[in-house]
Amino acid sequence: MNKIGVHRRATVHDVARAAGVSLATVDRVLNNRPGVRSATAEKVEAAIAEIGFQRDLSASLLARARNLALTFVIPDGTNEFMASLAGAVERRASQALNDRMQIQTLRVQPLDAAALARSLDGLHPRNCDCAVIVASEEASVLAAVDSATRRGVMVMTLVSDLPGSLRRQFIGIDNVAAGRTAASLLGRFMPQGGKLAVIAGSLHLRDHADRLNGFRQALEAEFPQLELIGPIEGHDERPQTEAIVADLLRMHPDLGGLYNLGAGNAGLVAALEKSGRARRIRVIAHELTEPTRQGLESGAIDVVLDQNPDGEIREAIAAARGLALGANGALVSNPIEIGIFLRDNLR
Amino acid sequence: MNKIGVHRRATVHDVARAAGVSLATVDRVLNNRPGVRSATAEKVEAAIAEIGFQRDLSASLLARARNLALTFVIPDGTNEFMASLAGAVERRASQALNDRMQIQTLRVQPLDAAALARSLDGLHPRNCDCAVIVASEEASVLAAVDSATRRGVMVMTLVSDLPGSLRRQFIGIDNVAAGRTAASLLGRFMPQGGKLAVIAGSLHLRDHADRLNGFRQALEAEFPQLELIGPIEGHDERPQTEAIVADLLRMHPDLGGLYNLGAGNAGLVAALEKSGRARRIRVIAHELTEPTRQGLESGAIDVVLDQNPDGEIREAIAAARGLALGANGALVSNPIEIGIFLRDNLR
DNA sequence: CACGTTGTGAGGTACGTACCTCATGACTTA
DNA sequence: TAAGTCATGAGGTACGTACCTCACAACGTG
Repeated sequence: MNKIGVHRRATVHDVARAAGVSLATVDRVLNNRPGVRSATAEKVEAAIAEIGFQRDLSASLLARARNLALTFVIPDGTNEFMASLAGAVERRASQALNDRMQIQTLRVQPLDAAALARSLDGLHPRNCDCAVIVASEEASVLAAVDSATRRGVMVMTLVSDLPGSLRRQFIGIDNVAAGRTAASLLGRFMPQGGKLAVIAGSLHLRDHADRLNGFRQALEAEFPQLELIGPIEGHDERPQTEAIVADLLRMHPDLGGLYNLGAGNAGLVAALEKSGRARRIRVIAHELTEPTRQGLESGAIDVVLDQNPDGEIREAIAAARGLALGANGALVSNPIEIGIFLRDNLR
Repeated sequence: MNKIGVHRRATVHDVARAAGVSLATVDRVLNNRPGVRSATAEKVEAAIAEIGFQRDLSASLLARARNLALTFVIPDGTNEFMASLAGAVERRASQALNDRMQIQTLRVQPLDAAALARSLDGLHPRNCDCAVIVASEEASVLAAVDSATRRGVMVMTLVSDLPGSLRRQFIGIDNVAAGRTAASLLGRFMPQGGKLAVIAGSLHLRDHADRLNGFRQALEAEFPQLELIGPIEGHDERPQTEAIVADLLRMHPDLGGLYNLGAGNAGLVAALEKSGRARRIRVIAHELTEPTRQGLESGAIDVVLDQNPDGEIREAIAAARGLALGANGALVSNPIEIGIFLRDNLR
């Protein structure tokens, strides 16, 4: 029987004593208020590092009579996955309040970089400590992220990343790996070779671009016998996706596989069923939502790759707490797993 | 752009005002100290319910100058899954300290009900608010759980449940569903029928018993052509499991499938490889650990059903916080998902 | 040398809850 | 009716941090 114990946490008083300064000075350093010589500040920093002081977030929030304010910015519209993300936020919001976290959701026009940038511009550090956005990779969004960061609103990206920006953290699956997995499965599904079409929502979305890259890489490396058609952009909408799939089926009577790495899956399933060729074409889609679930059950879709929205929201909230604790990055967060669903293991 | 906001939380002062009593009385009710007439207590309870007061856990712990003390009791020994559970606890422990949660781990002799009961008996409310145990279904454990609960140590079960006890919560997968999934897969793997053997660790473990029930149900309902051998208990040990599998292979030259619903998978793989019949028998095992991972990669194991240990520990800690908030049960906790791993989607 | 500026210390109050003491009034019981 | 018990109120201190005011000393500048 082996016991692993712990000890008392260091407080600001301990820091003051260790640094040989007063409590007020420690406070000034911690909350970067003016009036401290840089030599003194360094002494304090050293003491903090030495005794391993970490600010008590709850006491800090209590003293400020203030909650941590988190704003989720999530695309609006018909995209079912985004709706389930928003639902997951909603579900977590009340219990997060118990930990002094106040959560707000903004819904914005999907695939509208200007609208997303405007939402970010509207956030001020008084009302919002941290914004969590589903990013699209455009200059205006990048500028808005960096501007928000500079005025004191931390930004995290969710589902789709924005590398090169000042975003503090990305929460989501490894989309390159997801694309590779799709290729690996479709390749095995089509051992005799054939034509394979890819549909994306928008290649301005980093997650879609990453999936496409992973898909292409794995296909070229492992299944050179497959002929790739596309990618074609369906803008994550049902009607456009349906039209694209219908066109594909008409133009390629010998189409053997289909990978929709974006949304609009209701259209995908509808076009397949109308063509009468459902179940004769191997199909992989993303996100376990109502349309993909029905597709799995009817057999129109073979495999669904899923990122767990509840898990993502949970990690996003945990990461925001972690970020609030220290400006010093170095955040460990469990990566979100890629769920693989067939008809037989629907949850 | 749609906004979902929140409001100020109610405090003890609000409760006092609403109930028309003093702060002291509210405090007596909240912390069930003596000296309150039941009529008055009811007035306070009513006020709490009406204004939706919820005690501020952080402030409460701060005032007590005390952390929430959590004790995990996890089987020791060679079981790799239990080791990874303990590892997950270890990883969470430091970051949990930021939320005033102090986590301790006890390792006990596996499959030793008396040792588990003794560990529980050694926990006192001063040192431990909540114990999280991997239960085995025996009278002495049940008695120890109920006794701990009665003296003020909440108990939660992890991985393997103990229904009928005063345990406050179970954290784990739906093991009946896991067993059904195994049967559904094996049945599809053996369309021509044949012999199918089942190995368990111990049927005193509720999770093992549940898996067996689910497995049998699904098999009888969907695949009556399969002949079931066992279950045979391998006590989750490598040597015993290896011997059992070797015996099974010798006695049944026509064995078509194998389901190990317990641990000891290193023995399972070793026996299969030695027999030269690996890859000709469809095999399903539990928990993604080093031996099962190797089994998947070599092809000796076809499918691994997995419960995510990190996810389970995270949920256990979250549930403990939730329980500490209110004696009034009604706890929502996300169910742990059953992960399905083949060689192609190893993480 | 009087003056302002700057760095630092001392100490207080507040946040929401826990826990303590003391006072007071109502009611019981002999 | 005096003594005792019980229910309740009033008010304080503490937890760790934030944020405020005031005091004071060191320093330069004119």
